[in-house]
Amino acid sequence: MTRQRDKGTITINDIARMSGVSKKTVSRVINKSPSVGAKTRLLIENIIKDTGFVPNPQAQALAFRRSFLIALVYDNPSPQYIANIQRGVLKALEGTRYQLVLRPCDRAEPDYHENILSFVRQHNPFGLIFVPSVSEDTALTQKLKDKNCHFVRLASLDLGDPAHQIMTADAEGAKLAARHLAQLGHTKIGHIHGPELFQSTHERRAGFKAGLAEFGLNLEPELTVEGAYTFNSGVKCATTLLHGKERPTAIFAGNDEMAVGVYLAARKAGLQIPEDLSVVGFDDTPVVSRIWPPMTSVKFPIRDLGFDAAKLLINSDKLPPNERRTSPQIVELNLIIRESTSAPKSKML
Amino acid sequence: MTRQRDKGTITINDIARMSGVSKKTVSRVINKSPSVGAKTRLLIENIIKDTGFVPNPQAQALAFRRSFLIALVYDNPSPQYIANIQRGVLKALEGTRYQLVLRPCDRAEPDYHENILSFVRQHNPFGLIFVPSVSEDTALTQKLKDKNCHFVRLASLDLGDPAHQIMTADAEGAKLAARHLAQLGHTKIGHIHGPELFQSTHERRAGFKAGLAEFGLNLEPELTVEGAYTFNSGVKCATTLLHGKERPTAIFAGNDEMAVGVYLAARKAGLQIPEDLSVVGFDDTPVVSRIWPPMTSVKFPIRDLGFDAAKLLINSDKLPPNERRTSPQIVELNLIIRESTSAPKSKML
DNA sequence: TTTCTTTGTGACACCGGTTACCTATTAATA
DNA sequence: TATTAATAGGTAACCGGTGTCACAAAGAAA
Repeated sequence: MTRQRDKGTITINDIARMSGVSKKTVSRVINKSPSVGAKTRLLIENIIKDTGFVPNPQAQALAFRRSFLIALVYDNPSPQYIANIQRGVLKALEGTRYQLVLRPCDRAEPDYHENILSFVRQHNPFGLIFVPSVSEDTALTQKLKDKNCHFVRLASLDLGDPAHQIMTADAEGAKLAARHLAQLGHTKIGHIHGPELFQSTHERRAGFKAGLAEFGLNLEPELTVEGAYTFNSGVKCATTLLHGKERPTAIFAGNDEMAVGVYLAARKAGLQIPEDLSVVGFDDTPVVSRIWPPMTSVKFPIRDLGFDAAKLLINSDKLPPNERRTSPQIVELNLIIRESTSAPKSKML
Repeated sequence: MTRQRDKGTITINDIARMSGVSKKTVSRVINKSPSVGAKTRLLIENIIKDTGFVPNPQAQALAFRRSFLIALVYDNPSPQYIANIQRGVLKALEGTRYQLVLRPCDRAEPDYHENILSFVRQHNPFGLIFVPSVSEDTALTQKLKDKNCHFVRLASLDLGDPAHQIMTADAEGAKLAARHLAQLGHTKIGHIHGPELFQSTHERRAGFKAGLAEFGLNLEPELTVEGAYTFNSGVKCATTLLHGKERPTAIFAGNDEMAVGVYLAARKAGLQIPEDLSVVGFDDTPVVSRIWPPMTSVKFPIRDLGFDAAKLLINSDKLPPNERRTSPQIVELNLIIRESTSAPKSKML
């Protein structure tokens, strides 16, 4: 590594010299500390503005023991999900000094806690954003709390930690899907859910079950299979369902990735969507309108969640602990009905 | 910002004390400088290993004037593309101390150069990876060279800067697509290319044209339209082509996103793929097998490119400038034939 | 043996900010 | 008016590493 001197860079000392004060006073102005005279503050502020001076983040990171990095920690297998959340976060970080760094992880690895903790120890990020399912690992976030580290979790149920959490009403969203299918007249309804590791799996399944129950329908165990939130698992699970002895007339998939897999399986089985099989996805990612027929899906505002999470993080320093949110922010979901759902053939006389 | 003392952290001073040398000597060992006695070096290395000491990146960043950040700079509108490249880069960075930060940008903004340069000035990233089309902005990279900043460009043609470049043979890839369609017997072939701003647009179009020429075919101007590398633009352009007076029997799209748009447009026009219309995409992103029929596409190893780019960057310090690559690394593309292409109806007697 | 290199190591300043602590005003209270 | 408290600002050490340079010890050449 070769050192490179950049004469053009302007430092806090330059500002101090130009305004005739000590660098400490400049530092006070930068950090909006009190005990700086009004005229002095104004003078310095103007000089800072004129020169375009920006404090060196590395130096601040060293002194503050906290860098300007915000890490997105994820183990979510859906690239669509990750891409969207990134966009939201980036939007919120625009114009700030914070940078988004990516931290994929794998809960199956034995030392994954240690990986994340050592990242935190070494890089002292300003904060972390946890996406399901890592976000649901309370053992992990507890370790972070001990380190007094900022973080926000995206979760599908209340983890009892409102100041650090954005909650999505997954169960309610799934309930909407159930009602929609029941109202269309379906009675044999299949469900492909995600891995048990994900809380969203339980929430969505429970909500779906509750929605069916409102219409006196059951979520039959033999029509319920576990996928991996991936396309391939969707194909596989749907194939299983479609070749079982009681073929469902509708399938609700735990996310869009798997729902797209259902499309493929239906095709291979010679079934038409929605005539022979209605399909409902979850997330409402862009793919829903790129396949045919456009898919009915529960809209999950992933991008907005990323935005909110980042904003929450950035502001977490501004409010003293006792003024922070004590009730969780809940994001409502809604169903977008497209052309992948219709009444079952038996009712289409 | 509240300071937080972390007693658990071990510093270079601790190592120095434990090994009975000055911290400068420890620093030498860390940085593999010569002129450290063999036994001293071994002693210190062992102590470092035993304690699990890792030098503080913020402090090093300050002293080195270079952080451990690698920025991915992109303006590419395809989320699939970005997601894949990220995965490759992250893979290469795994186990290193480098972190991936995201830097989306917009070439249409007047101060986008300044945005990137000010990011570089402030955060002193170790290096940058440029993805098309930003990668083709030679005015921008020239400014970076003046700052002695590491970077790698992904490009579809030789930008005359082999040490900083990974080149893809886009023209050759497009030629394969042309030959395939020509061999199937198509003569009226449409092309939806990307924005003129992207060099890949020109390369792919030129390669496609050359491939057709081998079979005595022309790329007719009225069957050539400009898209934006996005799904929606694909739908729009394909609709135009399919409703023109000379309807093509095959369409080659500049990327998969647009090719998927062609699928939708064909559907709306009541055309079957591949019977009424053959479609070839470019990139071979996962979406090609999620739609029906599975799409023929030119395989563009995006993920590998990301991996290679990151590796190249990481190693750029290890080789002295005069030993660096002088001929560009060229990545070959190949055509993956699936079910979206067949002979035109007229030849299917 | 003396002198010139080479090699190994430490002292100290520095990177660009910040905190802890101290001093000099000025305003408020007695 | 004397005393106290609050306010404005400065000094020095520090955050955790690195560059520069001086210097002693060891090996090579004279």
